Parts: sequence; structure tokens; C-alpha cells
Amino acid sequence: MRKGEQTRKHIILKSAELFNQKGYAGCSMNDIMEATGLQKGGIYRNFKSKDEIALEAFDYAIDTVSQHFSEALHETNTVSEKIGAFFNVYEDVINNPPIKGGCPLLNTAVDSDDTNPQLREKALRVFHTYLEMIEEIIEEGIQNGELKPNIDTKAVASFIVAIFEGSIMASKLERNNIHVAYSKQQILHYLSMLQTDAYI
Amino acid sequence: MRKGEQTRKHIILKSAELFNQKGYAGCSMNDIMEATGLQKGGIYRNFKSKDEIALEAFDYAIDTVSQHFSEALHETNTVSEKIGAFFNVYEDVINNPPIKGGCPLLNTAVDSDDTNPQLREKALRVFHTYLEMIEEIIEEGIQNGELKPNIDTKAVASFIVAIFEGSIMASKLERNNIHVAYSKQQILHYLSMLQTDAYI
DNA sequence: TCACAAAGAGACCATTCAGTCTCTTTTAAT
DNA sequence: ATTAAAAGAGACTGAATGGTCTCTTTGTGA
Repeated sequence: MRKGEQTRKHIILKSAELFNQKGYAGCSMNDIMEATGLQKGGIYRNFKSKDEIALEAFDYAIDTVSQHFSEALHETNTVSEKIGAFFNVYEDVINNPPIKGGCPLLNTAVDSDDTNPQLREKALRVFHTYLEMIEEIIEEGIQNGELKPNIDTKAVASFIVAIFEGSIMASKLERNNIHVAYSKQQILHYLSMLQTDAYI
Repeated sequence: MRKGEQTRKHIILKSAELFNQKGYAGCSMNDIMEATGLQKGGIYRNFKSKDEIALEAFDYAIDTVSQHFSEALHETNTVSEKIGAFFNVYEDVINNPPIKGGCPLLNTAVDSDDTNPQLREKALRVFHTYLEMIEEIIEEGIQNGELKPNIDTKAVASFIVAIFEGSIMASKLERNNIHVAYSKQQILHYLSMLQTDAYI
């Protein structure tokens, strides 16, 4: 790997954490210089603007989280196991988040929805991806007889994503993992009520 | 009312909307000058720093939302009606939010949790207030026989606040009220399953 | 209506901002 | 070891930042 490419990745990695903690406006090029140990020249040789860094950093942050999701989903079978797996990724969001600063979708959505169209667009795509993943899990559960057939898939998927992001917000704010744990427990309880009799 | 006090309130009102949309770092004194139609002198006569404005603006934003909650809760009787009332306040978050920019608790929590200790502290207090409100509603429901007695009150309250904030985030991001509606529908469905037989 | 206090305008300040450019150093292929 | 290209340092720019201060205008109680 070329030296430049290494540096590029290093900048992305460090600034992904920074942007995820401080937001776009709250993170300066100086912050990035400090975090990477590089001067202006080293950074602007690899990126043409702060915007470009932020956009790539968001992609990287999402990739990182997605990898954690993939691993967590390994060898899960039931719908409850799969939904539970998502929460497990953030079960220690305070001390061991998949990426520093918490959930990049949540942070970027709130940060950008009224201010940064490009970032918002990216967050929106990720949101839809997450929705679709959950929808598929639910549909699969219906089809294999695990869940009752009269479920409003889209509504339940939206519900689950909302709970997920909301509980991360709560835990981050209070610096206490309990809210993610509570939400996991409650949504699993809810899902158990949507199971067919054969699965109870 | 003294002229100065009027101006103070005007500044708070306008900057509450700005901070709620753009965040603390994303909102400049220049933005506030434009929004209020005042020059530096007029603003700094009434406030000693941007920080002071932001803190008071947050209080104002929360007060505004709280008033909407109070109104919505008027003449509600059952637990479902009360919880539904909270969601009703944000049912048209896209075109008719209680305050421009969406939920100030959500926005401020995400904006400040890693950056602004004073704002975080304020958001944290509001979060606890909300939790307590929901806990009381649930406990009341248990006591009057509406809800089953074996409910983990704290867990359900945390769950409801998470859903509430998460669904607002989703609707704001997608600019579509449907996610708040979905979450309201689903949480009411869940609550109906926690009702005693007498209430079904 | 007067007089004084309150309110606000806006020039000004140091600092920080994102971004540019040149010149030096490092890398890597030969 | 040589050399050309790639990478990076860091001084510099102009604009924007939060904040100050003085001077003028406006409001208001007597």
C-alpha cells in the first residue's frame, strides 16, 4: 500500500471519531490536525475540503458499525435473536461503542437534518438500509411461521429502529448503559407477544 | 414591561429556534443578529455570552414543549390516552412542531453529550423529568387496575421515552411524519397487551 | 418637557476558521 | 546510489468567529 493511502485512512479513522463526537460544525481542521498528528499540508494533500473528510468519515463510521452488526448476527436464528443482536452491539455504548461517540446514524441525522444536505442524504440512505434489514428479518419470521402473519412489517421495523436510536441517545446522555438494556428487554418482550402459539 | 425585557425575550425566542435547528457550534452570533434584527450591542447588553443565550434558549424551548404536553394531557384518562397525547404533540413534526427544529431534548442531548457539559446537564435534568412523568402515569395505571401489576415501571418508561425520541429523529431525517405515527401505533399496541383483562 | 437612565448601533479587537502555496523531506523504483 | 515523484511541513491568506467599548438614540418617571 502506498504511503499516501495509509495516511488517507489514518485521517479518516481519526476524524470519524471526532465528527461522531463533536459534529460537523463542532469539529475544526485544527482538531483533525491534532488527532492525526499531521499539519495542514498533509491533510489537504489527501482531501480537498473539510466536507470531503466528513463525508468519507461518515461512510467509514457506518462501515465499522455494520461490521459489528454482521458479526453479531452470525449464527442467530430466531427473530428475537436477530433483533437482540443489534442491541448487543451497543450494550456497552458507554465504554465500548463500535465507534467513539456512539451511533453515527443518530449523531449525523440530528446534526445534519437542518443544516447539511449532503450528510443528511447519506444518513437517510443508511436509515433506509437499516429499515430494510429489519423488515426482511420480520418478513422472514412471518414466512417461517415464527411470527403471526397479520403484522404491519413497515410499522414494526420503524418502531424497532426508533427504539434502537432513542435508547442509545438516552444511554449516551445519562452515561449509563441501562437504557439500551431496558429497550432491548422491552422490545423482545413485545416481539414475544407477536409470536405464533407454536413458538411460545 | 421594560423595553429591555421585551428584547431579551425576543432574543431568546429567536435563538431557541436557531439553536434547535443548527446546534450550539453551528449557530453563530451573526445568525442571531440576523434573526433578531439586532446588532451586537443590543444582544450583548442583554446577555454576557453566547453560552448564556444558549442555556436560556434551551430552557425556553423546553418550556414551550412542556406547555404543549400539558395541553395535550388535558382530559386524558387512560394510560394509552396519556402516552398517545405525548405523541400527538409531535404528530406533525415536519410542518407543525411545537418548536422549530424538532425536539430540543433530542437535539441538545446529541449536540452536547460529548462537548458541552452545561447544556448536557440541563438536557439530563429534562430527560429525568420526562422519565418521571411517564413512570407516574404507568404507576397510576397499575394502581387503578388498568395495567397489570407485574410491570417494570422504570424499564417501560425508559422504553417509551426512547421510542418517542427515536421516532422524532426518524421523521425529521426522512421529513415524513409516518415514523412518529408508526411508533405511536406500536407503543399503544404494546400497552394494550399490558392491560388487565378488565380493560381489554 | 425635562433630565437621566436604559437600550442599542456599530466600529473595533484578537483569535480562530477553512483553505492555499511553496519549499523541503521522504519514499520507492531503477 | 541516483533520481523523479510523492508526501508533508508550515507560513500565509482572507473571511468569520465571539466579544468589547464608546457613542448615539430612545424610553420613561418626575
